[in-house]
Amino acid sequence: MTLAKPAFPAPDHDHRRCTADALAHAEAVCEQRAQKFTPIRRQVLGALLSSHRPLGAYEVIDELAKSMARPAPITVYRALDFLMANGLVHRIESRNAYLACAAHDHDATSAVAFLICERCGLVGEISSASFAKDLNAAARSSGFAPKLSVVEITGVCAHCQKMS
Amino acid sequence: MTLAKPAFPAPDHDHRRCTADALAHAEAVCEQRAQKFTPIRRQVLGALLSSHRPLGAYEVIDELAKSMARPAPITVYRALDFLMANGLVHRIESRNAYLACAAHDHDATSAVAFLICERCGLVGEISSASFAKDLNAAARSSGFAPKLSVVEITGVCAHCQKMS
DNA sequence: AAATAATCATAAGCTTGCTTACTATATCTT
DNA sequence: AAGATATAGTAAGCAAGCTTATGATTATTT
Ligand SMILES: [Zn+2]
Ligand SMILES: [Zn+2]
Ligand SMILES: [Zn+2]
Ligand SMILES: [Zn+2]
Repeated sequence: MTLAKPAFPAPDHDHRRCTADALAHAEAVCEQRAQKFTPIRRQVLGALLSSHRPLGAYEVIDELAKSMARPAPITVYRALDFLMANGLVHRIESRNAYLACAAHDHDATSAVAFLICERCGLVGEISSASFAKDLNAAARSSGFAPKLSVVEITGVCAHCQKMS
Repeated sequence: MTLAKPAFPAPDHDHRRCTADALAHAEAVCEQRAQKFTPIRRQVLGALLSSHRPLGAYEVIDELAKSMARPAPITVYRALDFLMANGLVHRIESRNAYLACAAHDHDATSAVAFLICERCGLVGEISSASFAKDLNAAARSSGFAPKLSVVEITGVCAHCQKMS
């Protein structure tokens, strides 16, 4: 197993379906784990799913405010924490922002790398076991015991390259 | 070329020398590029060099305040920008913090990975061309043109492992 | 010497990210 | 029905990160 998915959101993909799938997946995960997929949690995930761009917490609040009473920061942070704990949302460290997981199948052994397009802002995920191994090997070669890896690659996506 | 340097700061290394070397290197780089290594810039770099821990901008200010009139944020940010632009300081994205570069020799083709010890807070750099290749290859396989890679690995350093 | 450019200081302020504390619901258990 | 647990709302606040604006120094160029 090297690459899992299309990796980068194509500009013309069926995003309705993409969103629906993600919500269905979230529901399934929560049910399986006997966790509650409450309205707020659903709405926060929904807000993140509205694009493949990472949103800051306050952007999430703004997004939600469009369709409900403006939620307080704490409300959103609680939902984000829940969603992250259940692997439904990733935090993009280099942006202090949050991204709905689009891969749905991170196995424990493979690290996730994010591809961040500096033109359009879209973010793709590549989940590769092979480079996770390399990365960990490199770390261990200096006696370091790696736990969590943050890999965020900025560049230009295929679509934006054509546009230039 | 696989690994360049000791990678992780040994607990008993000659840190005086370590600091002096870094300052000398900074001076050389600036001279070579016809850039001015002004007092503030030197002091900010000095503050970062006081440990192998990344410091937030306000921690830098606190550090400087010990030996001079407390600088304003803007002053420190300007210096940090300069130092980063010249490759003398790295930004640790997952911490919103800044780290004096300890490697002095990043060639353009190799990505830098940071090893962040969650016990002692020290940060090491490994600059490996081999995994940079892998990383870039993985990114390119989905049509993505990578530019800047952020690789930050949290874990436990060799020294802290012995301590447990 | 005058003009230009780079650097720095002063002052103020804004935004974001996140927390603490307390209360109110809802959900589940007994 | 009563109690325990999980979740969410309300209110307030704090700290960090970073910026804008403006004027003063200092260096470089002409
Ligand atoms: Zn989509
Ligand atoms: Zn793009
Ligand atoms: Zn040292
Ligand atoms: Zn350590």
